[in-house]
Amino acid sequence: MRLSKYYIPTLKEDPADAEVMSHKLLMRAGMIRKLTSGIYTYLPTALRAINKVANIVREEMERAGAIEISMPMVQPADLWQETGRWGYYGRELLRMKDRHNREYCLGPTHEEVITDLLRGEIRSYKQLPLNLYQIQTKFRDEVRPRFGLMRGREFIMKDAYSFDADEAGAEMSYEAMYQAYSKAFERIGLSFRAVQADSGAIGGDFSHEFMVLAETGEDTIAVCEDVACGFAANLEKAKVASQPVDLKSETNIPEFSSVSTPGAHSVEEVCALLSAKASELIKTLLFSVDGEAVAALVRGDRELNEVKLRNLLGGNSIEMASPEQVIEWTGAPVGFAGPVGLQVKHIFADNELGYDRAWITGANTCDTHLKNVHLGRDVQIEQFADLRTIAQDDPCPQCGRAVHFTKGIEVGHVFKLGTKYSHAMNATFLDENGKEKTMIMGCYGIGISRIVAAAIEQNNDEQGAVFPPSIAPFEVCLIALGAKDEAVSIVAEDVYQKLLQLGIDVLYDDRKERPGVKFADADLAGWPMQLVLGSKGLANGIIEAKNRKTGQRVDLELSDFIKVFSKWHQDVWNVWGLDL
RNA sequence: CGGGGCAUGGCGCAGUCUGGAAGCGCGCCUGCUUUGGGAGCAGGAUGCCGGGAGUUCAAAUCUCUCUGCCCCGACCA
Repeated sequence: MRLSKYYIPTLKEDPADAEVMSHKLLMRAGMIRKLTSGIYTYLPTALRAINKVANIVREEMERAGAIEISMPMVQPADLWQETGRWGYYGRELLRMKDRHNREYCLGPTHEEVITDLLRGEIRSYKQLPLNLYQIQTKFRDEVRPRFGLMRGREFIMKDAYSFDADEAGAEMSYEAMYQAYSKAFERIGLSFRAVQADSGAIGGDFSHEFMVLAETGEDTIAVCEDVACGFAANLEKAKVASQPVDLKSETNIPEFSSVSTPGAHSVEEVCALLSAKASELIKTLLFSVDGEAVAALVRGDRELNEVKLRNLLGGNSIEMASPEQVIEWTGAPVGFAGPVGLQVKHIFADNELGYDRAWITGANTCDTHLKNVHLGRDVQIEQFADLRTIAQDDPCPQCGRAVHFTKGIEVGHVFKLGTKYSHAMNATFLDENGKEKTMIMGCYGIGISRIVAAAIEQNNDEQGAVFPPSIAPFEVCLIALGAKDEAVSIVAEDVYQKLLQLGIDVLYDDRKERPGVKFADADLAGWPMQLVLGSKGLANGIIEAKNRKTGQRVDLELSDFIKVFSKWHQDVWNVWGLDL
């Protein structure tokens, strides 16, 4: 491609509304433009990167036995009503009506459509297993779109759905997708981790997220320091190593008594006032579950994990109690709730809270706390459970060594659905005994457009983006310098043709621009390889090659260009840990 | 959905408090010079100051209202 005839509208300044690096660079490198909140046009170079990502994913899907289809974006409401998600999915689902006043939505995901398709087609176990996928634009009406392509409302996703006759088959399908995802992200050249993820009400450990490691990631993941152990989990999922609650120990704890704690709403304030450690306090957190009060107790220095609490309650939606509800339920403003004498539907306590200690808790009276509270004697705990969020340096739930935190961007999610949708939509088949059975499903998503943003988020410097060669819009940028030296453009043209013959994606910067402009644009766009031809080099029979990632420059002999270029090409991919 | 902020040539911004000629930088067009890290000089084009209503002799500026966008907290590829 000749840049003089191409379209890459670069910007010198950061756009005012871009916050994260990938958004700024995608805008500045002339890859995307915003139409409206969370909705972007992919300009030529973004589209090329997206297509490269899609092709790698497509190859790995096909290799794993998945088959590509394309389903409609517009989906009828009645399918969603059948699974109950028309109501459950909420405002994120963009709804609309046609001229006959029939209701539709724009597809945020396709479980309903695919299940509807196959329940009409699959009659026999002989037709299973089946794994169908598509790569398509999805629409989710996010409450707050942000960060450019990282969290758009419209985005490109690969979604696959597997259908199996039995559990063993479903697990194999899941495993095949897990492997295919790992392979795809490796081939793209991303530094990533597969982590255990929350699987909500369905339960089990059959859900993994694929996280691109980047400081600006929105998710936090807990990773075991022992690489051999390999434990990695989303923070909301990570189990805390179970510590048996000592339910027997009855130490000589005196009767509990009130202490005045005027104005001390927070753990820190109470600690300061009573000269206590946060770990000697119990935080009593109140939640509203279908309008009823539920209390969850965690140690003062810990964070409650709402996902764990929700799962304990069977996956119902829970809401933090409003200040008004706290007053209604405890008789005191926020900051003074405690379990003693508390009248609520459930009182749950984190495993870490034992019977062997005297605790400080709120007194359900304004400006008052209790000390010497004994959980067995003074409070009826309905259930002890793993309720808190794992902390930095906690023991790994798998091996006991320490866990560390890192940030990640979720780019893929594999999920074993079981019969959630097939049961609701009656997708059945006859097994070898002629018995009717429900298909077992899995679903597997990859954020194609998000990967492009994540790749930039993970690879950039002061000059701009640094694309992995696997997905760079162009692998090589050929820069011809010396407008007054005609020999340069003749040789540059020859090099350009040779690169095309090698099948390289090459962008030839043949613009009548000053060198500085060309260098700056090339660095900004992040082409993995730059070839610079000027009068000086030409006089010495060489073309200068720059590896964008390492900044390393080498001279390539023009007399043997194809050979020396091919070797350097290989080297650049090797630096990324990629195979050509 | 709650809290905060912004809206002025293509982009980034000043001007708004205190009403009185619509400005700056970058980009764009023309010409000359320049050409190994975002050039210099000269000339030029480009604005419903987000929309509507109001106050006033007079509104980018004050009031009301609508819309759009961004940022901070609960969901997801």
